Amino acid sequence: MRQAGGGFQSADEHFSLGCTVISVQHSPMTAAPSRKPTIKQVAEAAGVSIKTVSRVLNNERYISATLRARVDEAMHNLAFKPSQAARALAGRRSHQIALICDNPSPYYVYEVQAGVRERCMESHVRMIAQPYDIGAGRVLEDLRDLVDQTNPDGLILTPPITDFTEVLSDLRARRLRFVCLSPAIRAPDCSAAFIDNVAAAREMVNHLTQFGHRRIGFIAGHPSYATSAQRHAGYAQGLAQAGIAYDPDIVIEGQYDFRSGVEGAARLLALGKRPTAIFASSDDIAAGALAMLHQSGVAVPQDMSVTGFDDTALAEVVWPALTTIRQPTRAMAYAAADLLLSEGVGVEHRQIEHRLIIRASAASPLHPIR
Amino acid sequence: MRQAGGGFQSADEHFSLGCTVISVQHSPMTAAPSRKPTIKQVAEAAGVSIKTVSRVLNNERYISATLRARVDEAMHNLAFKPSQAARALAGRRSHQIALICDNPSPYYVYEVQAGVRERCMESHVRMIAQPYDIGAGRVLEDLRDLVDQTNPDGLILTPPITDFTEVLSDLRARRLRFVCLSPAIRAPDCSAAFIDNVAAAREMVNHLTQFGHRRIGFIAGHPSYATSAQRHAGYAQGLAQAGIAYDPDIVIEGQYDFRSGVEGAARLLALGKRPTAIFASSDDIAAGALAMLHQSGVAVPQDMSVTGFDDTALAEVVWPALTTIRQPTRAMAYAAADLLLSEGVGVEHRQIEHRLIIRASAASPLHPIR
DNA sequence: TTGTAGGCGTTATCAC
DNA sequence: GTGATAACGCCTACAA
Repeated sequence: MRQAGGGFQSADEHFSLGCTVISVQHSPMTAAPSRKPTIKQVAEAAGVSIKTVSRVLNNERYISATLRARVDEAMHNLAFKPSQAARALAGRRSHQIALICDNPSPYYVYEVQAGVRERCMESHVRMIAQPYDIGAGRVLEDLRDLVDQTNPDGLILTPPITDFTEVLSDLRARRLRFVCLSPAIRAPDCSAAFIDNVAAAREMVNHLTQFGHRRIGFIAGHPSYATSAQRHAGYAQGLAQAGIAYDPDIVIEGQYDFRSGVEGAARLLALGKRPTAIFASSDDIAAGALAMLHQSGVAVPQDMSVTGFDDTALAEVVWPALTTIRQPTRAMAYAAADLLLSEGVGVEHRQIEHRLIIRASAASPLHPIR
Repeated sequence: MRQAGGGFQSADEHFSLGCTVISVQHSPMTAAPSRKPTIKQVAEAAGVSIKTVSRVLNNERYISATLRARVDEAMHNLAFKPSQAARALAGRRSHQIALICDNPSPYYVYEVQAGVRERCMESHVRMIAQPYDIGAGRVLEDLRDLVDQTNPDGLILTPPITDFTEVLSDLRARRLRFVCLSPAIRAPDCSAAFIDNVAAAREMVNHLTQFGHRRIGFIAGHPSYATSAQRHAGYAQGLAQAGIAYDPDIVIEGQYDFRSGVEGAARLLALGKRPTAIFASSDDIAAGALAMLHQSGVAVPQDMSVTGFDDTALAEVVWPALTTIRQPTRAMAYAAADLLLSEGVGVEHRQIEHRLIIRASAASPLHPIR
């Protein structure tokens, strides 16, 4: 067993007051196999063949109601649970899907996981969540291992993996179903759930300019995320529509995390000619920017307005002062899962209506300029 | 396919400006089986028996170095990946462990998942993350399904599931290995990783009283979490040691989330006789409290000090003004995973040294009172 | 509508 | 040290 807490002990700038331990107890298991009921036993209990039980398990047609009832009862009585391993080995399906997730925002990951898992539960499919640190590299390798070893029935990809062409073509070569969440490009042969980020960002800037803002700072997400570039483009379009020149000095490259907001806002505040509003390209960033403004004694929104995308309902909950575009990640996760799980083949380019809303709480609306 | 975005369209207090759609494309898969290499093929390629390949795969003893090398090479050439399903079905192990996680803080969930996953990768074990909404009920049922269907080699539990006695005894009855992260009670027959929360909280209060604080507000976590009660107890002890009376008016019951911090701080501010410091029982709470203070124009730490537990390194990153107890969830996750994955049997009550640190950044130390 | 035989890819058991 | 052979629990294909 290795030392825990590596990297946590160097605290140069801190002073240590307390000292205690993580203590772990270990109770060895006295091995003893526990037998679980099998299909065979269910079949015997119900007085039918194994295949018949398999039929009701898989909800196949051509079974008399009486037999089905008998089998159901037997399954219930024995508390029978089919073995995933055996089903996966023998059958064509594994009843598992994989969720491949890399994102600097825990809130985002959480929302996606929760949404996908919910749908999976309903479909009696198991979700294998695979949180990634893209930084560690070898995504392709890991993904191949995952696929080869667990044989998922399908995958859901989130940015930026949605845009790794080698990954996509690899998946396609293996004839695997997969759905992309907010991909950069809409490949015609790739299922996806997404919104028009460019338009959304443009609308937000329009909203700001209508309130008189003409100097609007922008804090972008990480360049490897397509949505960041899209929101950036929308920002530029919005400015253009209002006849405002694009000023690179007030456009800051961030990373879709809280810290980016803090640092971005600090840089904007340090400028000689401060913007009157900050448009953050995610709610984490917006939250960070707000924190920095507060710390610097800048009143929001009187001195400076902050707006952003509310990807994870974070802003909605905790930052009432924030005017946001509600881009519900949860709903996107539902859509992606439904798409993957739906058996309807040939559902080409279905559209799910969804209102993208710019909101400002009545308690603290945008502050008009001048 | 169902409507996405349910619940996102009612926005009474908001005004809608933009409107767009989530659009989904669907590309049906032209089914085609892809054959992956099996042990048999590896055996033929290496000119050995199937069993021999299995031996090197499982790292068994009693193999000549030459054969092992031959097999390794063959496996590499064929890019062989063993089938999880087959291994699980035939063998005694499934090479999977389950992480059962319910927590209101996405940051916490993320830390635990990342930590456990890291260790699992190293041990070539797959982590099945099972995020839970405790609210949904039927935990026991779900857990049983999970165990019966996936046959994990072990489980890691996080609060509050660590304290559901029915779950624990069920797991024990099934002869399953499991490790508890921060359990309420140290059952002697249960592996666990934890710290002394009472002592830590006491230290923090001592720290505050040494700076002259005598009226210290406390915002607790959700009552179903044992750590909350422990930190609460430590708070009380710390007061007692300084000869300060415990005042229930400034102790607020929260839920271990950001919102609790916001609301808790608001209530403390509304008091006629405000506390000079707030001790939050988690970093999410502390962050929320800080946000509220900032919004209310209260200067931190000049007007009011805020301290808390830094469970997730959230405070460390984003709230430099915060004095915290560093209780690294990541390290605890490592410890739990190591414990579960270690094959050493009979490692009774091993202790991992770990310094629990109270820190205050030099930039903004606690503000002395008077 | 129901049942029978065979096999999925690996590990366990027991000989050699 | 190494190799045959029988499981593991379920699904597919085909026959009845």
